Amino acid sequence: MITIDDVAKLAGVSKSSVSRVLNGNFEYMSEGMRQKIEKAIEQLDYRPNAVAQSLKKKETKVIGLVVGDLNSFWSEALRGVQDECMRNGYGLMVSESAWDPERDIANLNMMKSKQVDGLIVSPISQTNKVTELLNSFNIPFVFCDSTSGDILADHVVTDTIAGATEAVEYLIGLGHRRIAVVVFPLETDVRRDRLEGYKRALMKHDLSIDDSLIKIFKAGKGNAVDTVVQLLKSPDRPTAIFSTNMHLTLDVLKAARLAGLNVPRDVSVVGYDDTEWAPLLDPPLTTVAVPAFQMGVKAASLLLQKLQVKKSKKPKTVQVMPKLMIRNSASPLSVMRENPSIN
Amino acid sequence: MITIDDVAKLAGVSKSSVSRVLNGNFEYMSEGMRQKIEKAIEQLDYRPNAVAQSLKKKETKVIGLVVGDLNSFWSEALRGVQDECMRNGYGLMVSESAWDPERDIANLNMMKSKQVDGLIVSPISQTNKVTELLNSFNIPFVFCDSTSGDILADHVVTDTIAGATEAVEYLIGLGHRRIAVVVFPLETDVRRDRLEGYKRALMKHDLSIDDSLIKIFKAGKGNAVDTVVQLLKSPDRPTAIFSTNMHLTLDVLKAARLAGLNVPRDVSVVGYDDTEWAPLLDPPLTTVAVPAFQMGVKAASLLLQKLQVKKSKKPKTVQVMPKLMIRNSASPLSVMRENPSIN
DNA sequence: TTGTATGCGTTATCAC
DNA sequence: GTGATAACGCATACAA
Repeated sequence: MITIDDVAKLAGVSKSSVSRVLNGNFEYMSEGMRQKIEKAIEQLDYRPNAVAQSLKKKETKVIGLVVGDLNSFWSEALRGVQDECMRNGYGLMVSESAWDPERDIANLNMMKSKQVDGLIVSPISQTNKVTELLNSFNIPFVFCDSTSGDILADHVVTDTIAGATEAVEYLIGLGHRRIAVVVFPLETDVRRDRLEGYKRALMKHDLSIDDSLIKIFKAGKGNAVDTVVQLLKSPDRPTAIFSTNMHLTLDVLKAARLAGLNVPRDVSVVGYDDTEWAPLLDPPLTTVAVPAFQMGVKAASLLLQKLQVKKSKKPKTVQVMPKLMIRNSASPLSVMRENPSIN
Repeated sequence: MITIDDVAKLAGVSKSSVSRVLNGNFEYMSEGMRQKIEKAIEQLDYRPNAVAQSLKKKETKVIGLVVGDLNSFWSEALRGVQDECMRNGYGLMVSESAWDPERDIANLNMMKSKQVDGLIVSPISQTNKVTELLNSFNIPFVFCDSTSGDILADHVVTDTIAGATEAVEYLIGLGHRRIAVVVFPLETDVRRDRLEGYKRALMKHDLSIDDSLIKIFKAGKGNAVDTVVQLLKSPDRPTAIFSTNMHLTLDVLKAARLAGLNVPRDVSVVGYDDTEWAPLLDPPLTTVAVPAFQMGVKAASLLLQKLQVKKSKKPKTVQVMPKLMIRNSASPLSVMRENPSIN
């Protein structure tokens, strides 16, 4: 390994001077010295040892990302985080806890030990044990996507209710009045919020909430298909369906086909969660996209901003809006055929 | 920040003793001392400063991952890498170069500067500039998925040709004789290999290669659809299609629908590249899955193994086999209807 | 069995 | 302007 001393020796100067050019302290330095040193650095292909720098400067220029699951959301958000980090000269350490709360804690501790300058966290346990630990670390952090316990911390989230509301209002705007919703069991905030958004949209437009149009499915293969087929074959069938999850949406599309209904001509469909395949499906799916990349960027930039001004003010919440991706799986009600062919 | 000195002071011992328990050197140590120290560590909630440890030990217990693009392959492979790292007490730094060769080099340099113990690299430029740089670093590295230049280095790749061959042989095994292949322009090894596998499978079974069944499409929206529809409407249409790319596969499925053909009853389809949606599509797609997670694990374990035995032997190639995921988008030829209804 | 002293590669505070 | 020199927090060779 080649060190700052080697450079100093080759250039015939002291290492303090070398350190100065390394850190861009050219204020009181002769041109000659600067050039000599830069040449030596070049010649030796010298790269400063960031570990030693970190030890001395008490900052690593690395931030940590601790997520419960590198799922499709995070694999995209990660790119945003990484992008923002690189743009600002920060490295990025990532760790996944695979839904194991123990590992979540362990990963957090590991990050602290590695002396990361800041942390982006998407905790899996909803207890505020994580928040406490994070606070004890005494390093800046932000939650992203998911939060933990009583969140008095900075966080970046989407407005799920608003997203769902917008989706359903879009359908209402197309003239639909009987709109069904399919959703997984209401075990998480996200699911509850998506249903809540559906209800709010209806209420906002003085439409009654018909429980027979709210279908809750357990996760599992295909059990949604049959139910949706039945729903679509009933005399007072919905003219549109808001599907709160991509898996369910695929079932809904399949059910429509089985019921002999064309999407969007006979029945409109709007889904939640965008994927790279949504636009490629047949029909291209209108969905509510969670801007994962953007959220990653926001989380990172919020964190880096905190690193600049060490004095933390009051918690800041960045609300990112989901975006309705209008493709053509939903169409105006008037286009609908009066008597759709039902097999 | 609380240091080893604080612990030593609280326990009333020297810091070397503390260091010993930190590193598990209990060989010559009294029970009492050990317990005293462990209590002090506990009390102070002391966490060793990994940066200082790294500087001293000349190892960071961190490996770096440098990829050109955190695409769907890598977002899955990343999990494998991360998993293996965590299991072995290593941290993971990731960086993406967004297909910019400059950034690729920059990221590599950054990793070197951060003193990572090893590197997993998926370079974007096919020149051996990357390899040279990597070698100059003098730290262990392995290529994964993609390689660079004259690869005399360890690498983990899939046997693309074998995967494609297996897919087509599967179709042949089902009785198909007229098998079409759709592929993007042959600009990359991967694409060429997938086509090559197709050809080899045919040759292996003494089937002639019919150029009219080899369709090369430029990337772009839907231009594949029309061509495939025509292909499927021709009198001597293929009874099966091997689609070498997921995007193309979606087009193929759509084309089949437009041609009034049922998959798999009227025409069989096998795709390349598995996604989490493939099994959910209608019909569930038979594909050749690249075991991304597994490749990540292999790459990491190969690297970590090299970190153990610093003496590197001759380059090692880990060939991971793609796996044919048999679902039901392909069916035996005998089941096919004699006169499929063609619109 | 435990403590002392040195140095890892760098930055920063002082002299000069 | 430039160069000694002392830290940063820790591990380890050596002394005790």
